[in-house]
Amino acid sequence: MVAVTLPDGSVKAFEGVVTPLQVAEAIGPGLAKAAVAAKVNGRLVDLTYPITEDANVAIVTERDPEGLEVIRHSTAHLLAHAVKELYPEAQVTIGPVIENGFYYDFAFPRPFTPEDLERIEERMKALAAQQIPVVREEWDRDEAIRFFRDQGEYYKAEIIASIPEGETISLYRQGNFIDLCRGPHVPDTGKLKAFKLTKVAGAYWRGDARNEQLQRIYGTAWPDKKALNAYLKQLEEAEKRDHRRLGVQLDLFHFEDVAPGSVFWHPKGWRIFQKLINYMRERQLEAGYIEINTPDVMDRTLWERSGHWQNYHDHMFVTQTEDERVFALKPMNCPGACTWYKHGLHSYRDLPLRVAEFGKVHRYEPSGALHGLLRVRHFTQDDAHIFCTPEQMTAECAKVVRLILDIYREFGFEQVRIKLSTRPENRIGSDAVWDQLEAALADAVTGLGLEYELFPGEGAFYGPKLEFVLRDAIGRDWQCGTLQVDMNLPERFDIEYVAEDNSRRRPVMLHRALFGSLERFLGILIEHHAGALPLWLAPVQAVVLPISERHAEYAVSVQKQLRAAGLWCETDLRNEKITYKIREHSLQKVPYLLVVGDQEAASGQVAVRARGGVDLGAMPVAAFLARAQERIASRSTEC
RNA sequence: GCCGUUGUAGCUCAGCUGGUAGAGCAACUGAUUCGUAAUCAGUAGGUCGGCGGUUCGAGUCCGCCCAACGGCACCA
Repeated sequence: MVAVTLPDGSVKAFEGVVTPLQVAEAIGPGLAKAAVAAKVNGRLVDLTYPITEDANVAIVTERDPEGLEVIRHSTAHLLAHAVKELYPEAQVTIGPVIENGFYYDFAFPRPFTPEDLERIEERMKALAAQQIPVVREEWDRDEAIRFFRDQGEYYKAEIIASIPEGETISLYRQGNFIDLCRGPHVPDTGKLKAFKLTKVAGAYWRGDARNEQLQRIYGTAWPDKKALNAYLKQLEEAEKRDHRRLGVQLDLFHFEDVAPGSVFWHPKGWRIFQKLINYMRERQLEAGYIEINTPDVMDRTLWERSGHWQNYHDHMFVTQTEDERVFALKPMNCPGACTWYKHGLHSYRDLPLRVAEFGKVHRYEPSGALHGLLRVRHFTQDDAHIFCTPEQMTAECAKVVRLILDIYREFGFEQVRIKLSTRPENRIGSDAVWDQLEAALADAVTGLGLEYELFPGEGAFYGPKLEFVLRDAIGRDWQCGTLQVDMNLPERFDIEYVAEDNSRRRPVMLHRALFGSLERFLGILIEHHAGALPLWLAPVQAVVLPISERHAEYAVSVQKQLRAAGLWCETDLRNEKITYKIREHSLQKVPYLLVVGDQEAASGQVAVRARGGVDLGAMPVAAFLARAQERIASRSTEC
């Protein structure tokens, strides 16, 4: 007798050994059909897992998040199965589940083409239709290694060899395909009903660029066709808000072959850019910062002193002048800030010294890394360096974190991932100091009731860091803000302050950026709002549209009034129908369209059409202005 | 940097197996003077990403380079 306790607390008794599938069947045929795996005493197992004694059992269906993972994992196996049938010389490696799908890496003498992908997908569908049972087998470790070696599957053999002694080696067999896997898997391939291969890419074996490159095939998988289509639709929608596409459509910026990774800002894009700077400048002044500006091009000796010449040379733009001096374009602002600090004498009374700089930095990023505004070679940081005493550090960190999150909130980013990167293997400074610095950063986050993700060993050699991560339209994460503690530069530049007892002491130096890169932040903003920026950020806030030529004069007078009041307003005096103008400026996502005809001209009014086709009716110019100004002042997202 | 894909007019794209480039939108000109998402007609516009090669002949085939796109690696 085996007593099975179900999630609702009810107990079912079975004669002898029972499987989760039998349990599901005992509950109902619908559940048995939807089942893909099960949880026995909290452990995820196959539906064929033998339950030999009393246990808590939960059936996992395709609707459960864990069930979906099983489906995706099994689909990865199906992919490998199809590839091995079509291209027996391909070697299998690994095939994990990722967000929205899976991938599988193969060693194959040539790259897979898009045509190969179609063939593979067809074969996968055929294999799924055959409803091939997926069976778990437990193997002896050495036997498994020998088995895969004999099959010419050297990568697989290597993976098994790296599994610690004593762990069970489980293989899954479906038809003539057999693969190492922890499982669990769906009971048969017929459960895999909605999948699509999406892309091929090169990927390095074990993620190391020094290793050989494998062929990675990506796919997505869902419980049913409907969910798959919904996902594909969502991808399409995300593409529409891609900032690179909107940047061109809204005439904000563009790129040129002559300057890969560097932005040509158009007037409208540049206005937004300036608004961001103005905003940040205001917030920083409020928060007790001062602002400096240091040179873009500085002598090699400075970079040798900072260590960049030795450690960052590959990423630096270097230039030589007629007099044979070697200069470098700054990749970071900190050496400039240190040089500024060192220029005068600083008292402990002056600390903390919060020194901001909107620094343009140049970094020679690898060509394959470039990505619109989100990864460029030439960008502007809202950088600042805080020089303080060790005692002040914790409080300063907390202030920075609070400021960052407050500002993100004001831009509509409520959910921000925070990463804490701690001491790497190669580092300077004692463990005691690292303890203190890491604690200061961690406390700054937890003190605000927030959580962080820990990335052990990912910190810089000179200190730990916090990173603030926002997500783009198609789910890619981008680091924006950062807060780093630096034990290196104060030393290298030998900077100091005069303490109370007249001794010279070394200040702590914090690096921080809130937007991070203005280019990147603006790119994310564009995607976040799908190009329809809130009124206060919109590069064109209103356009006056005269119905016909005889209203042009009045339209211009309205524009002048609004401009004088600080609103960026334009007129469209072209000889076009009003519907045409409305369409065009709607597509440009202008917050307010002000239609003026005989009635408005006669009464000193404007007929206001707010973004999204909302008709606010006719109102006096002053009333419209008051409305707009109120929304600008409150940084409202509504028009 | 590595793997793959792509590169034709300002934009979006067509151009079969090699025979000397085409559409829509935009622009310009003219007509229309219009009340909330595209008025009509006409005109002009391209060294087909760059360089080299094969060929009687290359947008089309081959090689190298550049850039973009999707990944990987990178992002002290």
